[in-house]
Amino acid sequence: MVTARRIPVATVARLPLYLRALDELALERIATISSDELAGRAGVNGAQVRKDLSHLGSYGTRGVGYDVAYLVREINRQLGLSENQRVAIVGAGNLGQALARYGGFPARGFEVVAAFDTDPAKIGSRFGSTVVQPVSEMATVIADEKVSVALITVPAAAAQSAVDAAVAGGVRSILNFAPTTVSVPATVALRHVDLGIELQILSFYTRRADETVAAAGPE
Amino acid sequence: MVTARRIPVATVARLPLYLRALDELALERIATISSDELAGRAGVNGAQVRKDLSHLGSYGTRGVGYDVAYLVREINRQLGLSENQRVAIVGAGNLGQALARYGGFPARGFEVVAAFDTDPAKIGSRFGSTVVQPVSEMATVIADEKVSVALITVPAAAAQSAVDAAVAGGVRSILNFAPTTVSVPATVALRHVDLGIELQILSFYTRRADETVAAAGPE
DNA sequence: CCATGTGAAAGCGTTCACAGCG
DNA sequence: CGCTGTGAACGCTTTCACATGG
Repeated sequence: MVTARRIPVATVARLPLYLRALDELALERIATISSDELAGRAGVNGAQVRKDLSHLGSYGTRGVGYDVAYLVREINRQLGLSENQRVAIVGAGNLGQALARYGGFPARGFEVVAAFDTDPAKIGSRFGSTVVQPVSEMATVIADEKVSVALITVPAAAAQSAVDAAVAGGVRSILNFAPTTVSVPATVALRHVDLGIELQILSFYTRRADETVAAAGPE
Repeated sequence: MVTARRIPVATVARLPLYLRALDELALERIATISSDELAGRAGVNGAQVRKDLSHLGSYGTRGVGYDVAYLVREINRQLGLSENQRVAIVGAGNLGQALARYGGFPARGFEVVAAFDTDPAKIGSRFGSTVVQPVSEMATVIADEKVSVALITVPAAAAQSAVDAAVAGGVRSILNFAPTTVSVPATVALRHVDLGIELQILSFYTRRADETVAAAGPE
């Protein structure tokens, strides 16, 4: 076993994928799974599954495979999903509303407990199980409500100040949907989701497929 | 200059980031930019910008920097964004509706021309500038409308069949929002966006920051 | 003199292949 | 015997450092 602490970033990014596959296996009442089968369900290579899991410890049984329930527990523990996390949505536009109604959050232990917007017309309106509050109150409410995750769904121009307010309130991690680069202190985890960027990347590969076919190219 | 064709995947994933920064520069009437400044705005390292751009050709001027307008054109060309792309949204739920109303698509040359759902209550209802059609018609409509991109926003259980129908209609690329792994032929480009997974990855780093005060972030 | 463009070095991540254990 | 766990090989990415050219 590798020294356990220090899990590579690439491995961390795949653990939720394994978790998803393992949850399905549990529903199918499958108690044990080999690395190759789990790999098939997660869409990766078998050796990769074994190496990734070896970073968590030696949880498999040679000649048999991995215990599904045990692995689910261990991955959940490593990802810090054992206790619920409190989420705030900043920006009550289309995307913010869709996220608030999204059913996948509670299932995974993420609870939306606050929402914010600058638009006076939106403030006070119902928003999932909470109510939209003014952005000016954000830092206070986030601190009071012990929010640990902020989802930023404001326009690009407002993103950095929204992030700053969330950080001031004591948020530990931020998922930024605004199409702009924002910065946070090193103590706060940050990730981006940008639909436009995903589509542009896809566009490149679509185009290359055209050329390859047309040219009957190399590779 | 490197022989131009064969741009590394990691570079392709950053080109849209540069494009975003360059568009802002153009709005600010800035005509020329150095690799270090562009890097600052895109949140990456200067050497990386230079190496990435060198894959497209020698578009900079030593001692001066890069011409903003020229670079915008070249990156757009490489990403295949020169002409508009026709998009279909499969699944008219919360997320599908939010995507249909999302303002960022037209600005980037992505036009939503069709939407599909299985729910009879939704079929026929307005959906952005189009109308929801039955999933059973999908392959035909996608072919007729010359749709090249499909956004999959159906529940996990329906994702693979939705993808198969989109592929049958002749779609060139797919952006999958359903929380499950799907497969496509090698000729179709595929990417995943999964909110739950993003939150779980963030959760890991949040937790690690708690344990060790100093934390190297993700991304 | 300044900033690009690029070899070379260093760092990561993936895949192979097999020893070793249940 | 089957499947894990892991060194070692390989390939990709990032970063460095500097020659090169406007």
